[in-house]
Amino acid sequence: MEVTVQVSDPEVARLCEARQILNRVGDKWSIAVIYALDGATLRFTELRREVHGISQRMLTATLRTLERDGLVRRTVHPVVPPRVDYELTDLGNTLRGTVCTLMTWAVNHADDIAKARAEYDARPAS
Amino acid sequence: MEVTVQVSDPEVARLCEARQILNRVGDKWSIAVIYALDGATLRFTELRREVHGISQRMLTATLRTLERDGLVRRTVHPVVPPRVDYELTDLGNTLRGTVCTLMTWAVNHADDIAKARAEYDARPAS
DNA sequence: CTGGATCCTATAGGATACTG
DNA sequence: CAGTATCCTATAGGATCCAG
Repeated sequence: MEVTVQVSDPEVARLCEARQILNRVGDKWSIAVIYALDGATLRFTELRREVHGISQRMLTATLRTLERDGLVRRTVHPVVPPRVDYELTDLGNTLRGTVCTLMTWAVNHADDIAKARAEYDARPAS
Repeated sequence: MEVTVQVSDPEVARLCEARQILNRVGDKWSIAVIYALDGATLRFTELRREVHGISQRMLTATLRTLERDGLVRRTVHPVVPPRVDYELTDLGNTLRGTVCTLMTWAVNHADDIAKARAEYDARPAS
């Protein structure tokens, strides 16, 4: 979408801009791809194996966007068959820690969330 | 959607589950709402003012999901006019730090990303 | 192997109007 | 005030086929 919102308060504008960025980075696959590239250089197919369930189309799209945003570096080796490597850029690396923290948080609290959902769903419809 | 994927490898299964959770938490508005509730108890309308651009419908939906996931506590005061307070639960608080880090990261690197995009778009179409 | 191009569907999410 | 209900559109994203 990439909608630009005009707001008078510059602080608010910054937060809105930040939200847009996070919406991008936090889309369905980006986090998983960044997580997979944590400290590793991977080829397209390797990434596809690593990020289970991603379609070819979305892996391509996600990588393109991450590359455009300067988070991932794409290196094409002029060989046959083609070989393309993906790795995090310096900017991408500034996200590594947080993304890993996020993943760990999700893994560690999956049960809590599942439990909370079960309780919520079991509550009598007010 | 809430698709359950069957995978043999339990480690992979955990990561897939984590991804689903992050997809939820990382949806268009959740991060912003959690960020707004960072250390604060807010009413519906206050939240709406705080999270600029969110529609009433999406604020309600986001809050419901966060409540169901056990991240946000909703307290209804039986008064007229109605008063409903929202705050982070203990579980929600375990996300505060990371969410704030994320927001800060986005604010701090918005320029880098904008620059990267401009460069990418200026590149000759390979 | 690494994609691009197409097609198609489900869904997210905005706008608006109504209610206890 | 704090929602719910309805309607509608854009878009995300999967499946599939093709290509250098």
